Amino acid sequence: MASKSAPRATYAEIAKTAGVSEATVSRVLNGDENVHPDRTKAVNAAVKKLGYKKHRAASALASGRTGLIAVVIDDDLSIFADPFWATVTSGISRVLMENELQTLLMVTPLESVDGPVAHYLMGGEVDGAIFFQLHKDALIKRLRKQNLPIVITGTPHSRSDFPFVDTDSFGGALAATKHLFSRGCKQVGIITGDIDTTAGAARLDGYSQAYRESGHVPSKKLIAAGDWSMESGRAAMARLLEKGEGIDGVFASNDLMAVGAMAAIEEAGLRVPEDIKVIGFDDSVVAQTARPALTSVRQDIVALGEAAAELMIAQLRGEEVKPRILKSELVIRETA
Amino acid sequence: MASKSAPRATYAEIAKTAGVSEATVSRVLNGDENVHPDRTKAVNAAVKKLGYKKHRAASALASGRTGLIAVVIDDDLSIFADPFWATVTSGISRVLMENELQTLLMVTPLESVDGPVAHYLMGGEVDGAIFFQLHKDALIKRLRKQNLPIVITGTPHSRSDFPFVDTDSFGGALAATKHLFSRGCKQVGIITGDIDTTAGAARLDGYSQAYRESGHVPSKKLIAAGDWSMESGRAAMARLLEKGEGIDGVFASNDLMAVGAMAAIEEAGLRVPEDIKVIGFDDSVVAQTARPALTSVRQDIVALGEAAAELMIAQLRGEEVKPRILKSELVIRETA
DNA sequence: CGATTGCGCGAAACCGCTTTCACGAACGGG
DNA sequence: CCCGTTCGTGAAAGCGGTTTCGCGCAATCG
Repeated sequence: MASKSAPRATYAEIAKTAGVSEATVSRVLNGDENVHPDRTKAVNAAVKKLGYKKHRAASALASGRTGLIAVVIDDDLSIFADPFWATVTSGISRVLMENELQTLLMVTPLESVDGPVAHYLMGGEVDGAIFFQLHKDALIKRLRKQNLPIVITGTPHSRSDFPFVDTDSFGGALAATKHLFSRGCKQVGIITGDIDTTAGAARLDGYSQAYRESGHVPSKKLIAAGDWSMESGRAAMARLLEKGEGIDGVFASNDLMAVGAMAAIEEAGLRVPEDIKVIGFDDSVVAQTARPALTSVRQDIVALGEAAAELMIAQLRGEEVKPRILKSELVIRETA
Repeated sequence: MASKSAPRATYAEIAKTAGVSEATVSRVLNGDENVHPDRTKAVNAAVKKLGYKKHRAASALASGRTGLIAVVIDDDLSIFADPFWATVTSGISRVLMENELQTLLMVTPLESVDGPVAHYLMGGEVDGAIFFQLHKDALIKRLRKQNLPIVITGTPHSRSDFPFVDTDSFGGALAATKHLFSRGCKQVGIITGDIDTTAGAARLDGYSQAYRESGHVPSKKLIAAGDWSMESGRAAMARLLEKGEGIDGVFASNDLMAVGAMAAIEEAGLRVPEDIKVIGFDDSVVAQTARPALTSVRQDIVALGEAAAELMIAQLRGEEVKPRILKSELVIRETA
């Protein structure tokens, strides 16, 4: 079963060909400053000559550092099917690799604080963990207490100071709504996402803020709740139309609901964007494939992942870290 | 930096509380048959009592088995943004975890046989590797030679006998095309994917086969090449319409191109499905959000990932493995 | 009934790297 | 010029499992 390839080089050989002790080899390879330049050079030369690569397991055993960062997706398989998370993950992976770290992917229901995943994370099998889509933070708190470096992608609920990265939902919603006003809309509605999520709440806040700034008077009748799904968007839009407020613009809190809304508008015999303008959020494939093409708030998803990885690395270095909020940007297409 | 939690139990403690030697503990924990049942029971009891969890690094160092399987995505970040791959990955991850294996995600350009990733894989850092989206197989061959267990998701080009898993593209295309005939279409066109990929070729073959079986006469003018992108689908459809063969049905080799084709049809002043029926392939979100909703060939993507993981596990057990082809299924919606 | 075989088990070496410890040399201060 | 520091270095003790080796005992054979 074990591969019978060329036997890998070890410290012993490097030490011999460089004429130093193994201890010195270790120092050089771990960036210890207090080594004479000459020896450092000798070791580096030997390393190159022998094509040496450090043996992770051995290193991990001796040092307690595994070089692995877990990316934990708290859910059943369906969530990861959302291209959003996959894209974030790719950003994370890239940055980690550049820093000699590997990405350990765990797609699993997190269950309780005592689940297998929890034990795995607490068992020192990884150097840190990046969480997605976080509902309950009992586990996180526990891990934090164990000094396991943590980063959360998306804004956590509790006021606790977990390091997190997120897109500026508020600013994106604000810009989208303002754009609708600037296009001449008088009655702009919103289809919210799940309000229990911080993203859902922030997008609603941004919308409200735009109303305040514009001098228009918002009406409760212009707010309809969705749950991020296309179907909920369609239903919400139907309700908005029924209320007969003369709605002429709508900001949907994500693209899927926006597409649902467009379907409802068409079904009501109205046209997008002539009768009602629509803006979504995420700028996903769906926004690009929709007809007419959907104007949407774009987040730099890869950058989000990269930021998460960077926050992790900073923690591993022992630096203090602050949450990072990434700017979003309106991508104007045909629907508004 | 190191977490200051409860010190983990070791073989030494288990051996002591169970009244056996460490060697025996190891045997029990690794399923060695030749241990007296009484001792086995004693060890298992001690393990449970102490809440013991094996230390991966130590185990890896001693045994040479890391318990890690690499999932390698040979591309820049964009490919992984395709929900398809993410979904496959989640299936892989689940099955691996059930078998005490972890998923190491590597999103990276594979470059040459001498790139960093190659070295990593050949360096014994993982017990096996699962590849996606494989263009050049020089690296794979090399790894295979090193006895590294490999599984490929998608059909490899070369006739070499890599273990692989794939969806039945041929059968799916066949079913889709036949369905169009059964709906009364007389002139069915195809928009192919990149013909250099095995999937692209197989889908074209399935289409051709349907023509043969149906007794209809296929015309070269009914075949247009795309490259999997929405835009290429739109352009291909426009070309098909220009040729004026009276086309009344089209099978697009993936959903994105199907959506592009629908746009082209509309732009030409025709309607889907009344004038031209359309079928896609993948049954992605796009198929569900399209209006009218797209009829498409569905693959069980999670199952594909699971199959890949199972093939890997079989190899680790030293079993012989055969390629696995998963059935596809036509999901009928509004466009055909 | 002595010699052979086989089975279950423990002692100990080992996997490859990290880190502590102590030692000698170079250095600065008194 | 002597002594206490500082600095660079090597020897060696782990880190926590795995695996080889050989021993003692019981079953089997001639």
